[in-house]
Amino acid sequence: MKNSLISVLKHIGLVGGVHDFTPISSRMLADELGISQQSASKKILELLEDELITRRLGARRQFIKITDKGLNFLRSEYSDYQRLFELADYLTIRGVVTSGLGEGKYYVTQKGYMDQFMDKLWFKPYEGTLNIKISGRDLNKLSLIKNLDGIPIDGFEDHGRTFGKGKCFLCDIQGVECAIMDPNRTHYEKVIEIISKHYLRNKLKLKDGDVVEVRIAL
Amino acid sequence: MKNSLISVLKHIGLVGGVHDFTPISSRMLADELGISQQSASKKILELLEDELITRRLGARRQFIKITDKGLNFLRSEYSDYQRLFELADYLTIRGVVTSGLGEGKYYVTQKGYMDQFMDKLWFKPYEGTLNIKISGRDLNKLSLIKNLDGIPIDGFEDHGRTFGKGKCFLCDIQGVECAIMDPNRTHYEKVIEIISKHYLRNKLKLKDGDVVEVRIAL
DNA sequence: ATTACTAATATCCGAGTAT
DNA sequence: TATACTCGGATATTAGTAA
Repeated sequence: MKNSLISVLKHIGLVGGVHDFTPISSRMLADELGISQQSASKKILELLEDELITRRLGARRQFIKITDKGLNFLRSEYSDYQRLFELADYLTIRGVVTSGLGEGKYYVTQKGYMDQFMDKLWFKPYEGTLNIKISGRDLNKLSLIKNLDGIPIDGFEDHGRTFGKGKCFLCDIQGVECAIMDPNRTHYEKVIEIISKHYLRNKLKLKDGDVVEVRIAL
Repeated sequence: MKNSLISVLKHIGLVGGVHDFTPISSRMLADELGISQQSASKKILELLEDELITRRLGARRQFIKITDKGLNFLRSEYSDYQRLFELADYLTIRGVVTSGLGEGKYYVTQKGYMDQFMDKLWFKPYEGTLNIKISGRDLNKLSLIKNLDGIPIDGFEDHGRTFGKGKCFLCDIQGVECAIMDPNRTHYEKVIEIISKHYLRNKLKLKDGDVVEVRIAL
């Protein structure tokens, strides 16, 4: 299907051709698209040829209607854009649920962090983290996260022990609100740690090896 | 903006260019779009020229990212499709509020009709109709309505007077539920009569001459 | 491997015009 | 008025290469 025909078909749809035979003269179409009457006429013939529109040709004017084939074509274009903006507005990382070493739990439960979570994320995390191991293509998205700003979590000292700074991203797993806690320590980590006010393994019935999608709002 | 560039830009978005610099070679792009490597290279240069993408050119490969301008462009395309499918799934008729002759009120308040409205539309109409005059391109949509089935309203007799059958369409005006009452009498009428449980002129602060959109679910 | 130039070719567009 | 044909100039695409 020729590229220039897509926009003509879209235009016909926008002026009413999705429903019913709509009066569309080649002159009108030409003016609206900024092309010549001759070219508009040609485009209409091409669309007819491809069976993307049908037409009732009267003495004075023609009536055009988009066919099911044409509408399907437009729907597939539409779904491309839906996918694209799902990509643009959210970042979805797929990974596998794994068991950590309890390290996450140790950090998350530190008062110095906990207070910041409540303050900045507006929820009190369950005292543990869900570890998700990322692999393959999604590793690129992980490195993308490393470069995004997110919600900064400050480092602090407690009883002479130093706790490093990090950052968080609000996200959801299967619609359940949560956040990625990304410590600044390493850039080569292939595991992300999720905190949530829920115990996610119970709430979402997750066990090691399950594949989950983490969707981050940008 | 050239037509063929739109689909190239969309494609770049779909393979990751919405977020970040993504490796896209002219060869890869060419194969995916079914054009020659040379043309793909040219398209990339044109997109750069129009500032719809930016690029980091490495020794072995280039990384491409869609600019804000490019993203805005794609968003406007997206909104065209949203409008189009809003049109496909709903029928929106625009018209001007006018004063009737009180005829609508006379009919609507007949018990023979009133009972059917409550039974079939699930609301008890306010005792009057809102008249909306249709003109221009929207007249075609009106004739479309004449051909749709809708919710049938039976005719009846009362005190020797005959009341004709008609049909209704559930719709909304600015989100307020209402229905179009279409009497079967004439096909050349340019006014539609709206019934609603509310007195719409008050509820929506309408006066004669105001333009309103009536949205019918198909 | 890349990207992208030049030159040849294919396609598109619109003025003039027929119907 | 319409739609739509022909045909020459404009534009787009690609093959052959260079860098």
